[in-house]
Amino acid sequence: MSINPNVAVVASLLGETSRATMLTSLMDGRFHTASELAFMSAITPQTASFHLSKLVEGNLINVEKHGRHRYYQLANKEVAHLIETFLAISPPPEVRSLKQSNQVKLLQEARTCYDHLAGKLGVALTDSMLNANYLKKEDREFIVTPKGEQFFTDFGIDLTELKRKRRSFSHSCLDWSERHYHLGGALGNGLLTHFFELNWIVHVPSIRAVKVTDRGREGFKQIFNINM
Amino acid sequence: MSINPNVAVVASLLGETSRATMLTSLMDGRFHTASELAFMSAITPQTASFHLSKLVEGNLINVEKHGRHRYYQLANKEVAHLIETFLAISPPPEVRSLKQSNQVKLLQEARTCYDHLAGKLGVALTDSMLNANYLKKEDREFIVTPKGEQFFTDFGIDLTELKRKRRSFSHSCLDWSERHYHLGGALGNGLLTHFFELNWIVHVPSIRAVKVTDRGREGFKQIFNINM
DNA sequence: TTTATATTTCGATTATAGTTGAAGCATAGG
DNA sequence: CCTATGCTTCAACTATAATCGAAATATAAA
Repeated sequence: MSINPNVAVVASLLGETSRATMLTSLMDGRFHTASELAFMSAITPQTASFHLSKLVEGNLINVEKHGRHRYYQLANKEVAHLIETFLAISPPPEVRSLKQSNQVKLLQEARTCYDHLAGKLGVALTDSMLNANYLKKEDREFIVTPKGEQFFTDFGIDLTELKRKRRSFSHSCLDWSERHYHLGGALGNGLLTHFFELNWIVHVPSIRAVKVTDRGREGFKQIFNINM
Repeated sequence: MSINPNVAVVASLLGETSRATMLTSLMDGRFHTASELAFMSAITPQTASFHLSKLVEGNLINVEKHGRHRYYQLANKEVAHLIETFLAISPPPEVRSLKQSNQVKLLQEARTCYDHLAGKLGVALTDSMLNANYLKKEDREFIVTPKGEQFFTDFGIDLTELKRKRRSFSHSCLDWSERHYHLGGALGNGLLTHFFELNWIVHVPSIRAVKVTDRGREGFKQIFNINM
């Protein structure tokens, strides 16, 4: 009887306020964690988890597991196009609160993520190394190019030593404040350790944040072309 | 909290199997009656009426009331585009039954609709008069052109007489088998009467169907360029 | 006028989906 | 090791929406 019940399957995923809010939140193309999406749609983490698994099952979003976080993003351009079409046909959206825009401005400058650099600095560093062709991104790993091997050796990092360790060598890690990949793993840890050795960065007491020293400011500028 | 609840409002209308089936059925761009749409989605007329009023309220479809029928169609191209986008992203449809395609073939050739011609003949006649510039469609009415006034007079129809009647002169009427407008009102009735007078058509006993005579076959060909 | 048909409205039932508290698992960080 | 956190699973509750029988309304046909 029913000619095309499949349309309803996909549409019903969008036809629920919490899920629709999650999906429109993901329209910025960036990654968001489960708890963030829960907060955005004003539901408990349990409910969010329930909805998110449905969206994943329906191939509308993807998950990436990084540590104890789950990062979600729209599955593909088709989904984004679908939501765009909806926004075009829907009544105009409500006015957003000023508080919300202020919250967005809360960004961490530089901090450690587990045992490597994160925040603006961590992402800028990774981007810099990608631009300079020291690294190449492949799936969820960063590959060290021949040019990169030369660079890291010159910079004072023993790659053969790092590769011998049992942990992952150079996996990509998602940054919760910047929403971009940055370098993790043994190589990321090697860099972080070396920055401390060079006194480019110092710990900020009691929290995970790090502070760039004057010497670091100069070094990041010269070696990595990063202006702090 | 909720950034765009409106998306969910529209999507939830599509996110129900019966409604989705109705909307995809309307994707042919033609008109369908409430009971047809009920049959297509395998629900009772009561339930269909419930869903259809929701779709109308949500501005996804339009209604036109003709007699005791309600004819529904998609509201605009945006809605059609939305459903198309859904079809593109949805899993492939199921295999359809042969019975269904046979049902589609049940079409009425010629019959009276109230007191004017309907069916394939009625629509062909109207199209012919539109092509010949005897009529011009405007909203839900047909306007008789100067060329048309001449034609009808020559054909033996007294327009001034018809215009004097209290009923609508030349409204458009939706054809349930052809799904196109055809000529109704006093003018449509005048033509029907004249066809009977000319012995172009005769009644088929007990049902509303009419039969085209040999003389009629010749007349429709010569005057209206219609091949039966 | 009466009968038949198309559609809607009302009322009640049923099914299902969203929701949350409680508990459990995995990981980070000390 | 322990504690905190992010997230999921389980179980139960609740609200809501789809459904249909019965009755009402409107129009066509006889």
